[in-house]
Amino acid sequence: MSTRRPDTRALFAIGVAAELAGMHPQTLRMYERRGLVAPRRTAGGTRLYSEADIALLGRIQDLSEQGLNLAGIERVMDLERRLGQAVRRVARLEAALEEERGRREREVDEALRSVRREIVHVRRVGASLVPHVPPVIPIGLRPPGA
Amino acid sequence: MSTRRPDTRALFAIGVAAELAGMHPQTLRMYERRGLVAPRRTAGGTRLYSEADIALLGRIQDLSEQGLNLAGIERVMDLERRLGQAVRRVARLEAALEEERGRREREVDEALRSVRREIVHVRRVGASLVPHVPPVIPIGLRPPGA
DNA sequence: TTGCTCCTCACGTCACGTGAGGTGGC
DNA sequence: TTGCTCCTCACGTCACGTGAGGTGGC
Repeated sequence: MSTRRPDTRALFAIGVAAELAGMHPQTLRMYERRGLVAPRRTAGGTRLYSEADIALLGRIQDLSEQGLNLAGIERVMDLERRLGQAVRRVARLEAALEEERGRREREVDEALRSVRREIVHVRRVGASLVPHVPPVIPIGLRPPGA
Repeated sequence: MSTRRPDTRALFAIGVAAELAGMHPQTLRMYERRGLVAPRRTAGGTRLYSEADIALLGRIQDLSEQGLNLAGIERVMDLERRLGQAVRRVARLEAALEEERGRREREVDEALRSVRREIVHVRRVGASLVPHVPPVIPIGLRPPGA
């Protein structure tokens, strides 16, 4: 993981970042002042933009070109994040529900089958499971809903 | 429903609507031009604002006071609607999952109990349930789906 | 040392809200 | 008829993007 994808660890000074994003360096500084992007800094104070920062700038540019102002962009990005979480959660819950339904059928099935197996065993071995009621042979099984 | 809540059917001309919303009538006309609000019209062309329209104006005002421009307001309201749907869906799925888990326990339980009940019955009655296959003892029964 | 960075100040442009002005429905 | 409505045009304000100017890190 350390040397596998060195590119994703790349950091860019504001001039390079601005060029990559197709924006003016001053615009990037303004976005930081407004809290939209938070690049790292060197000890000397020079901004260092990660690739994630660059991607974020692209998203901001998208929304800006759609006419949103910065307050709207901030709000929209937050809502999109939350919507994404909710949508993923819906997907997980649906899978869990499906899984649970299958599990129910399997377990009911399994419960019946295991009891039957015991009964068969009892028949063969000779009522050993119910020694306290010796004379009666256990017979007759019915599916759950019946 | 027809006369139960007459107030919610009330319609207001732009002057009243503007006063209710605390806005300038021209602002309301602009919002309509931008597609944010769509009041009904009389045959003569006079706008008629419903209470839902007034509520919508209030929401627009909220977001506007938070600094969003109209493009952002439109987008945010759409995202909030979708987020609300997703959140409600999560709630429904969680309830369904809970219900399904309870149902599984109950059904497995019930399956076991019903089998046990029959066994007891057979013990008491004395193998009366399988008289039609005299020499061979029927073994292994499976529920329908298996 | 050179080029890039930092910051602040300032200006141009555009979106938005609101007023004016003339018209027609209720 | 009166007051409110319609519409268009126009202006003031503010957010945003960008340039200039002087400074310091790499």
